[in-house]
Amino acid sequence: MSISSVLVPAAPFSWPLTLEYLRTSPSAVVERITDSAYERAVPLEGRPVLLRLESAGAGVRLSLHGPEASAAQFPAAERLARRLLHLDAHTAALEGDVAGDPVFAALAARYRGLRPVLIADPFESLVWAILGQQINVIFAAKLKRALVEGFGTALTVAGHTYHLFPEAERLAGLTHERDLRPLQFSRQKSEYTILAARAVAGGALDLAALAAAGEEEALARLMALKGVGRWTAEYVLMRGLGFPDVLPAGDGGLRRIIGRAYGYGRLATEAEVRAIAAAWRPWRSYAQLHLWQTLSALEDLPDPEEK
DNA sequence: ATCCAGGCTCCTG
DNA sequence: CAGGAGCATGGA
Repeated sequence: MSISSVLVPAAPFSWPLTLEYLRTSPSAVVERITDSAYERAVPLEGRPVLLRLESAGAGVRLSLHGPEASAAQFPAAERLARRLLHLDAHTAALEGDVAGDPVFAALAARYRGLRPVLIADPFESLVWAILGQQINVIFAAKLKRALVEGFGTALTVAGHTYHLFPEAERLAGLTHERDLRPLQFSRQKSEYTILAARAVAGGALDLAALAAAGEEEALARLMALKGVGRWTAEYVLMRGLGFPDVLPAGDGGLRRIIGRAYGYGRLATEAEVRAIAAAWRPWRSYAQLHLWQTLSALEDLPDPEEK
């Protein structure tokens, strides 16, 4: 069964830049990015279904596939797709708002129409942020893949297998020694992952409610979890919950990019990042994505003394 | 071997 | 309250 519709955002919006971001994003493990489409399996109205997004004129075509796909899932699918791609954001003012900062202004022009792309499941964003703490993101992606293949259910459509990210209830029952250590998790990452899963599964942490809360309250509730500091909480707000104006200022990669782009000749401090980011309001999440997008390009440049 | 990677907790002064 | 040691892992 297959149904579709076209979602049209207000300009500027760029589907090619969206795909380019996803293609290079280490977090995109359960997503399948083809030459023209974004695909991933998600549960909608209690049933697993394959969500496909692809270009359609100035907008995005949304379609659902799989043996259990039904019209009853479509309203939820549209809401999800709009949230995932920030399609309801009015970004026409972005370039004018950040014109005072030459670095972001240049990136905004170069990546016109790029919007933050969310991780579809807020719980997945929390686990991903924990996995990404203080380790090489390539290895973090390897851990995520092992988690998904080990504990997520799967959906097969047209001969291709799509894994769903594991439910919190599933991860809440895991142990380090039996389940996660064999997947190369450190004791620390196992503990933080399992505690987060228990908090979500047990209702102590209501991620859906956080999306409607204020920034400070959402950050505080996340940071109440052991293993979730400010970086992790800010990451979840930005990538999992879709807050448009939050960024993890303590992020090592961001500090490095800013240190270089703003001529410090060293890593910028977290305080320096926050001060510079003030000029990016109310688009700090957008700025963060733009800057991370340049990170792989910077890897190829000579690396002057910085530390 | 040595250092680093999209941090966090806990303990000092 | 700011600052830093210690922490676990795998990969380059």
